[in-house]
Amino acid sequence: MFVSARSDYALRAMLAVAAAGGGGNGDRVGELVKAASLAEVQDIPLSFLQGILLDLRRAGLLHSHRGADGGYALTRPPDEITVGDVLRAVGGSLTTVRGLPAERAGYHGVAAGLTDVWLAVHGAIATVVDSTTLADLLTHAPSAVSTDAPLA
Amino acid sequence: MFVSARSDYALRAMLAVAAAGGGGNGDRVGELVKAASLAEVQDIPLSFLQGILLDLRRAGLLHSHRGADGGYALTRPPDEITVGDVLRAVGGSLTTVRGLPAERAGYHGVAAGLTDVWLAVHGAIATVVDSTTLADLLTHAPSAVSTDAPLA
DNA sequence: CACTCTTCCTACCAACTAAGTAGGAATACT
DNA sequence: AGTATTCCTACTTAGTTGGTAGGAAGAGTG
Repeated sequence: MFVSARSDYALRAMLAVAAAGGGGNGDRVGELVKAASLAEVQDIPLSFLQGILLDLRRAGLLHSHRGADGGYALTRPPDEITVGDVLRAVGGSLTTVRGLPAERAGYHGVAAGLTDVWLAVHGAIATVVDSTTLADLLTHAPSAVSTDAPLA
Repeated sequence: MFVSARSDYALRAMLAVAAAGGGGNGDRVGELVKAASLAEVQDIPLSFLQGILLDLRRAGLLHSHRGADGGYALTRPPDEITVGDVLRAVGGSLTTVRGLPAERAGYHGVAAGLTDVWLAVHGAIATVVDSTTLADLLTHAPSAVSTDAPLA
């Protein structure tokens, strides 16, 4: 899996919003957090971060408010936002083969079986990222999934 | 997971070698297969493929022979070569975060928990690709792993 | 209204990587 | 000697990533 700086920053920003703003508990949005403060606390270039926050807002994960006392807040409580939600908001599909979604890689001949491998990988990734919420990460107990599989 | 054209071509080439050459059964290498024939049967640009075959040889997955009647053969039987072996031979680490291996992404503050997520994802990917061999793919029975997980 | 603050949005730049090409040197067989 | 094939390096081209700049639009305050 290739995690781009953009995806990484997006997750860190979302976590920082959740932590600083208290999160949107119930149907209220939490405290508004400014982009500048997110950039500082997580060491992300401000102008780059602004573009990322825009993506997150357009994906419906963040609520924003302009002007003095403006800022960002979560649209849902942290335990209803998964890592997968954030990744897909900024990065598109989780799995790509030669730039295309896994399911239409278009193999022929002896390579036909590869499609199933990519789908299995995709499923494995999705299981992890879709079962981990921002709340899980904030409470430092993200290990609902095992981490003791063989490494490369 | 991002599967580059290079990784994809490498897998298809290995499968074609295994299928055409019969594979290195026991300690013998199989029939030698020419790069040009691999390029044709799997529709891969020849000169690009040559660089990939070189990587595979240097990784110890292929045996090569020059001159007339030269070509490539597997160094091990197809059921002892996994998809993960091939991917790592041409693509380096399976999981990277901002260009670095997952285990040293270097988070601080509220983002600390992310490392565990990446390690879990890495483990999940590794489980799939390391348990699928070339032989599995050739017999069209690669489904030792489930493919019914949610998609993106 | 004037002013300030902050998000919003577009365009742009530099560096890197991926994908593919070209051409020749080394090696092996006939 | 000649031919076929791998081997290896350098190059080109195009796209992406990471990051910057500069303002326009909105929201509050005196």
